[in-house]
Amino acid sequence: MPRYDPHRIEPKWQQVWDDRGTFVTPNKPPPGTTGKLYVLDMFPYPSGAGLHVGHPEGYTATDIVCRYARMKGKHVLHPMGWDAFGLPAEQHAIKTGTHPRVTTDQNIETFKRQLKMLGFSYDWSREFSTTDESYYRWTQWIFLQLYDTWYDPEYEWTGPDGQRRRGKGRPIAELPLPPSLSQAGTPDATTTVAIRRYQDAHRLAYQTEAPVNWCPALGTVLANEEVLADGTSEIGGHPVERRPLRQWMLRITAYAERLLAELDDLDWPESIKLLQRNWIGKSIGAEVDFLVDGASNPGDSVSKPGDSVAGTHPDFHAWKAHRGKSGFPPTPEPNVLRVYTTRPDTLFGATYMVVAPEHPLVDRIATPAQRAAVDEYRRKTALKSDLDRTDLAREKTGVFTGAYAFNPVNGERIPIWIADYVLISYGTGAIMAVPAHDERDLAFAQTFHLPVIDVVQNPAGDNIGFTGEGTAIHSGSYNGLPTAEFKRRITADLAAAGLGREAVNYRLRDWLFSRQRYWGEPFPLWHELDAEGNLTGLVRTVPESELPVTLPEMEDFKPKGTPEPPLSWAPEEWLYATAPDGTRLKRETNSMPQWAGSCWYYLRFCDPHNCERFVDPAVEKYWMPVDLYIGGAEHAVLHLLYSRFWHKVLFDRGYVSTPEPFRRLVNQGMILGETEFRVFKDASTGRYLSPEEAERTPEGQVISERVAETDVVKQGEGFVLKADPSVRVEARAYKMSKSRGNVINPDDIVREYGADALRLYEMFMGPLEQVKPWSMSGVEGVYRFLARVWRMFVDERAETVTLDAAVQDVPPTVAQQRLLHKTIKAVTEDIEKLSFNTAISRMMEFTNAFTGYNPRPRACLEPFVLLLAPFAPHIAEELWELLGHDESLTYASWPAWDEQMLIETEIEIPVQVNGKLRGKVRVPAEADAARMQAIAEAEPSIQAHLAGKQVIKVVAVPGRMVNFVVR
RNA sequence: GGCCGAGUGGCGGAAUAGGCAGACGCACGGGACUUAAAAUCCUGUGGAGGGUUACCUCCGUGCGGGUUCGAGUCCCGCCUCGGCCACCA
Repeated sequence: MPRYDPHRIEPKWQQVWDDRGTFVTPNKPPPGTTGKLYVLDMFPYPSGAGLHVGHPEGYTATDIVCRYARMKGKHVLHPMGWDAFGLPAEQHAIKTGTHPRVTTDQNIETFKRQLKMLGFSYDWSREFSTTDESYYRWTQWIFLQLYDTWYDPEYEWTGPDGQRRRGKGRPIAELPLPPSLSQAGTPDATTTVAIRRYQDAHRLAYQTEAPVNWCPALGTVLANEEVLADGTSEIGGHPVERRPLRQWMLRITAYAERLLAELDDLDWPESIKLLQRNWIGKSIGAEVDFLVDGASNPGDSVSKPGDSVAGTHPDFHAWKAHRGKSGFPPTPEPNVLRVYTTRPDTLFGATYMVVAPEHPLVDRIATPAQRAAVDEYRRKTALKSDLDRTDLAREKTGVFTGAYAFNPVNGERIPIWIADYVLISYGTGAIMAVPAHDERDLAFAQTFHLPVIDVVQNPAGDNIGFTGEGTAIHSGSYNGLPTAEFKRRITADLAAAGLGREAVNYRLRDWLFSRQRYWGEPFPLWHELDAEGNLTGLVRTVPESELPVTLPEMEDFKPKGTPEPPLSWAPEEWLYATAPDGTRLKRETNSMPQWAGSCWYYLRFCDPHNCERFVDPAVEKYWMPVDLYIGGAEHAVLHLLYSRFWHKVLFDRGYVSTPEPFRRLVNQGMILGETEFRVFKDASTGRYLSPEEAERTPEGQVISERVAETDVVKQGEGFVLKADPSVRVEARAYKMSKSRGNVINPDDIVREYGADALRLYEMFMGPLEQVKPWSMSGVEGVYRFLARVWRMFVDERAETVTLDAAVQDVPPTVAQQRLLHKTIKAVTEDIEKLSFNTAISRMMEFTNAFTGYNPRPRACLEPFVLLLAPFAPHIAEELWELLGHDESLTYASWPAWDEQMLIETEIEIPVQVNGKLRGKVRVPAEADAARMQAIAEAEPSIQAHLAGKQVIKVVAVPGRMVNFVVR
């Protein structure tokens, strides 16, 4: 009895594809192909848990596109690999004592087996892991390129894509030196060091001693992107504190403008572009300088608080006059406080100033009377973790420094405070506070009873607390100007007076690129040591010929609770060396973050076995950019921003041919667990609770019980028990999680229904990009469909697998032809739109119709098998073979549809009276408006509705509908 | 709090470009086959009301308005849910 048996068919074809190398892709386009298509999945981190059902969602989508494209004659690159460095493997290793390399290899094996089981058409000959020495050798090499590059924002050039650009990453050797360093002849030793330090300060990869996000539980520092808003780590949710440490940073901020501007032309979801735009956070405003009163001589202000000095103070006048001549300096004088504002139009409303507690000016300006309070506040802030800072429920805190500054527009003398709501890392680390038109300033002013002056007229409502645009008031000669105009005018006026200038700021910070981990790429760097064995701050790169710097074999890589990286207790011979010039060297013992490997893997897939280069230029030019990239939205600002940054540096340095790596991006939606129906009871009384009551009742007091879907019935907005309609039932789908016990394992699905059914179901669930709950009976539904397809071809009563007698070489009927061509057209267009759920429903309709025919013309069934192939490749290959083909259908031609076949001679159209459907009539397809109206009027049921009424208008859209407007 | 997205049967979801709301699948009901079950096949299924049978009427795409001959689709104002970011001056 040859029933549909995926467990016989699927391994058979997977073996065939493997043996014949069906999906091995040469870098040269084979004859007959029409252009390349690079389709990429976000390669997985091979965790110990194995594949979950979220992986095959995106992977099936790309696989369908690839299989379709091959049949359309495209030369398709579809690779897979492993993003295998990272914390989980290392933590597992620490727990179990197994080397991370061992667990990583095991996990990769599991993942690979699972992916192969699903029949994806990857070119496995291109497989690699980011942990392979032959791969991370080039990750290190790219780091060296970053290290060798500085960003010249003024440089104008034409890229390999022919576009004129401004701003370029250039070799550090081309960095112009300041006059003091660019002396003629061979520089002396001191100058050489000075030059090196000058260059180091401009490189895209640089060291800094800065407060970083230190996570004691994970034993590492984290990038800003890896710390959640509540101050805990993205991985594990551990507390994170601020701590100064020497770290490697990547100057991604240099590329902020290009990362922002070049988003525009990408075929990415607008939501993801917006996320990146917000993350980069460009704002345009002005820098404005405020002279500090008496700052040159703290505690001895030339004027006293409360003095009426507006516009008359001698120091202020002298300074202003000086600025009028000398202009706005790149860095302000020591007694000047520079602020950044996006609302220079509110300058007249500035009633106080706030500097970040870490601001260097604080020491100069704090008065003796306020000194103790200021120091105490600074000490407390420094100790505060981000968690504490945000957990304070936004209660504003701060301390008066005792100092005052003059508002440059009106000479008004205003107090300077310190407060932690001003961040040292943004803008100038200081603000002018305009409480009337800024929420945060208002909250602060109210807490500390500072004056509030409104300077913007709200066109609709109160001025105080109004942060929108309006008309200027209380602003001297600027009164009456609309906000936008005011901004332009005052920015220009300040610039002319040497008191301010237009300024752009970005929320984006430089990327903290070092981690205190064992299981990551070592930096290809040596530190120079001085005679005492201390770091000098100068580094040397490992020569390209000596790459890779491999991880040393170590037994113990457990963090010691200090920021000392595990590599710092690596074997001596790994750790130390002496340079040919006699300098003692110590390795950089930090390692790279997990993002490093995923920043460029798509380039390596083009040319994975190249030992000479990270990618061959001609091969890169052929395959890049990635035409379609599918993965989860969780990488919207991390991986996708970092890769774009690296790619642009490589582009600037001439190593890649495109400015952007990923032309089209699609995010798959998360798959939730099955919808759960629950009733709640009070633990002590046993009384039923409504879902809302259960929500309010404390944890241990509620018993929740799952009930079957069939025991539940809809009532009003919600659900109730069938047996007892007074009991309300909660219906909800949750994220899959081990603790909830609702995880679906792909292995189980394949074991029961086969890979084709799993693939088909995941595509049939709904739109790719949407969040959707799993449904076990939905899987059975598509399995039944596949079995129906099977029986459309195969005689199940025969002894062996043979074609059903109904499958015959007979000419199809007109109706059969039409359905076939409609199906071809719909499926083709749906694949192009990635609308796989509707493509599948079209194939179901075809099957429903054709199983009812006898005979079933082979001329219709053969193309159908090809349509099905991208979705359910195993059963399609099996049926293709059964139909007498020796070759795999992988490279068979995709069926074409004939528009002539779709034309109907007669169509049914709706007839409306006053917009309400009152009947349907059949009309010739080519009937014009008048003819359609005539046929509709002749229809008895329509006549009944028109009887006794006056027709005042008739709308007839040919091929669509007729509507009578009557009175 | 800000931004983005989404609300359509019991459920997942369809519906070019404003033109027959609910394709396809699930679940459920009825029937056939069977000793029986499974499997399969046929068939019904948005709600309410009416009718003698193949039928008719009204209501219906989160809520309230608007534009239009005609609105799930466009506009205005709300509500709810989901996601992301949250002191960025």
